[in-house]
Formats: sequence, structure tokens, C-alpha cells
Amino acid sequence: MTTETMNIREMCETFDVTPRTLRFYESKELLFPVREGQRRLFTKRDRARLKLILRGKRFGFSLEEIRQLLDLYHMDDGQEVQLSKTFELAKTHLADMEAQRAELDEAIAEMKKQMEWGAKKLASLAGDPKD
Amino acid sequence: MTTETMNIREMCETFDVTPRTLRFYESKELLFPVREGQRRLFTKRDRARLKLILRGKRFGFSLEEIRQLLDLYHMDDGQEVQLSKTFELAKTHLADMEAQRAELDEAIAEMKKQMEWGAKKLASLAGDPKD
DNA sequence: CGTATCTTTTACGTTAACGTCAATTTATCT
DNA sequence: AGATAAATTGACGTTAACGTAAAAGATACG
Repeated sequence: MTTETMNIREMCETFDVTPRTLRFYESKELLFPVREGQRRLFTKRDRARLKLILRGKRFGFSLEEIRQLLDLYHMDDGQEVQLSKTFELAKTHLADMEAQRAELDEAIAEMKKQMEWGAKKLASLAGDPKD
Repeated sequence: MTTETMNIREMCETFDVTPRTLRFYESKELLFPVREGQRRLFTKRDRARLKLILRGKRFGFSLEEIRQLLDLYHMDDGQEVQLSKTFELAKTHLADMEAQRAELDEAIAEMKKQMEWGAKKLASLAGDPKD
């Protein structure tokens, strides 16, 4: 099974990103591909991290915020201090996300309302032309 | 009642933004404050728009995307073509937002799971010190 | 072996969304 | 009127998150 690691091209196709993006994330210490000579090989762990990175971006988190949060998902045997700091950080972000969810619900409701109004307007314009 | 319009300072305090931001949004045609001589006076409509702008930003929309969407909320007697285009745009964004909500729910669930793991780890480290 | 393709490094370029600073104008206070 | 404070208009600066192009080494292929 050669699916253990992926080269940069496979990564790009799988996640719809450019090579530049992957190298950039590595330079920012978000990913840690191993090397086979010069070439990068992305592990299962890199793929899991990238998935979380892209998700974080969709929620409006910066790469630096994401980088810190990734530690929570990766933490194997960190020191207690580090863990508890990360834990605090995660609590904050969880609260952020739940707040965002509430606002999103509200926004969706409002948008639907506006769209109903728009639909009515459209109908009246179509059915009741000014001659 | 002088609360009909607000000056730039009042706006900044109310919405926690800088003057530069408000002028920038005006330059990008997101806000349309009236003038009293040189000074800007922000109307109720500007305040409603700003609220939507800030919300849109929190959902990761760009100012340009937001600008286009604002038309939907402002549309009084636009032409039918414009209205129906805006309507289509809104449908797309609504779908985006609902997808985002689904992903957000998933992310929240995962984050909670990770945090439970973290909490356990913390407890074991605290209650079971290595000597 | 030559060449075409892929990847890498280096480095400068770009866009969005403001920040910052200087020079003026306008309003306010004493 | 003079000083002080607040708002405005340029205009250049900044940061994040990549894009893009050049030069060079590694690999594959006929």
C-alpha cells in the first residue's frame, strides 16, 4: 500500500490547493512533511492537519490561530502546562464558534425573510406589468 | 431627537470601529453618510448596513461580496433584472451559509470531543503525578 | 545520453483591509 | 481673537496569505 504518504501533486489534487500553499503552510509550521531526498512526502498526520486548516479558514480563523489550535488535536505527550494552556485556548475558540453559530442562525433566518420579500416582489413585477 | 443621525465618533463607539474604517467603507460604496458641510452624518440606514457588514465579515465574506449582498436588504424599487440577479446571488450565499453551519456543527462536536480527551489527560496528570 | 517533466529554493509581486501620519479645515472654548 | 480639539483629505505603510517567475537539481523516458 503506497497510500501511506502522498507527494505534493497528489496532495494538491486531493485538497484542491497549490504547491505554493503547501510549502507556505510548511514554512509557517502548520505541516511537517518528511523528505525523500529533496521531495516532500506528506503523511497521514499532515493530511489530517490540512483538513483542519482548511476548515479553520472557512470559519475565518487566521493561520496563526489555527496553528495554535492544531496542537490540541496532535498533543500526544505534551507537558501539563502546555496542555492546559492549549485547553484554555480551545475553550475560547469553542465559545467563539458557538457564538458564530448563533449569529449564523440569525443571519440565515433574516436572509430567508428578505428573500421571501424579494420573491414576492419578483412575482408582482412579473404578474403585474406596468403595461 | 438628535438620534436621527450620528457623527463619526458616535459611530466608532457604538460599533467599535475606527474612523478610518468608516471612511474606507464609504470609499468602497458600502456606506453613504450624508454631509453637513464637511462632516459625515451616518443615517439609520448606514447603521443597519454597518451591522450587516460586520456580521458578514465574521462569516468570512469579503467586503466586495458583502457590498453586493447589501443591495438585497436595501432594494426599494430596483428594476426587475437587477432584483432577480441579486436574488440569485442571495440564494447562493444562503446555501453557503447553511453549508457553513453544517460544517460548524461538525467542528464544534469534534472540538468538544478533543477537549474531553484533554480534560481527562489533565486530570490524570494532576491526580497521578510521576512521583 | 539528451531532453522533457517535476520539484525545490529564492525572491520579488499582489490584493484586501485597513493603519498611520501630515497638512488643513472647521468647530469650540475662554 | 487665539488656542485647543475634532474631523477631513491625501498619501504612503503594513500584514496576511498566497501568486508568479527564474534558476537549478533530480527523475523518467525514448
